[in-house]
Amino acid sequence: MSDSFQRDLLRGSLDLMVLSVLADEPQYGYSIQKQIRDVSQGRVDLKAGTLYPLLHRLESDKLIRSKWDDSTGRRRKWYELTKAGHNRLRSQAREWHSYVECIGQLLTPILPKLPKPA
Amino acid sequence: MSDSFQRDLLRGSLDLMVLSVLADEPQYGYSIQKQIRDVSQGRVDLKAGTLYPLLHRLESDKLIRSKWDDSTGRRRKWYELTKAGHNRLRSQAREWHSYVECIGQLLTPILPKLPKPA
DNA sequence: TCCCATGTGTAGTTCAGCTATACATAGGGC
DNA sequence: GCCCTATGTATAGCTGAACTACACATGGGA
Repeated sequence: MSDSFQRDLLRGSLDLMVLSVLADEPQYGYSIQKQIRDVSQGRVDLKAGTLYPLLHRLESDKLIRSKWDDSTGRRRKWYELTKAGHNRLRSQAREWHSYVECIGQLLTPILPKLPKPA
Repeated sequence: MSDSFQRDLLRGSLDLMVLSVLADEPQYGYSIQKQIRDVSQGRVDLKAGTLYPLLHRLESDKLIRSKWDDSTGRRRKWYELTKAGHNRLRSQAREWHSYVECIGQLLTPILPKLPKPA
């Protein structure tokens, strides 16, 4: 997940990925990074310089809210979805599916010519 | 297809869309724009200021080649895929499907909660 | 002691899609 | 004749998000 094609793919869907990871329970930055890496089998490995500014942006947009936890040696900033964040997640998920279908329409004639992926 | 979410989605997949439109036969800029608009039911409406620089970039990367047609009153620049362009189309289509599956994994727990789209 | 994983953060670069603008032709309505 | 729209290509400059590179700190294993 390091070439420019996939970097640009991220650009459109990274907000959606992070919001979906936060859908069920609060998480902190590092755990979000790990979960996305695990779910994607290592194909999506967010850099810290990508993730933290993103979280700050989502928070300033009031889609997530944060709370520091200093109870352990490791300071962690926990994030959870706001009401607006849940709404955004739903709408972006719908748009994502709509868009994927769009591209699918264009690729359908190409597909039969594609050799089976390993 | 005008908000910032979809603008960023485009960024990752626009090359793929244009290459796929050119897969079967040569086309010129305006016809590419129309075909993408039609296939997407108007959801993806490329601006001229997006399409033409993109075509120039694809050509400078030698993924497509062009030929002017001045035989009619309307000057048209026809584009067709090069060998490298066909290869790029195949590889990007594979990456696209892989990436879509990735996001799908993350969204799967969300899906049952999504109200049916109209 | 050293190194790595953990944990958060910022400064500056890159680059693609955007807006705005420019130019030109064909054809229909007034 | 004139205007407006669709057609057709093109460039200059703006914006914004993911990137690289760096900074700082703790915990635990070798």
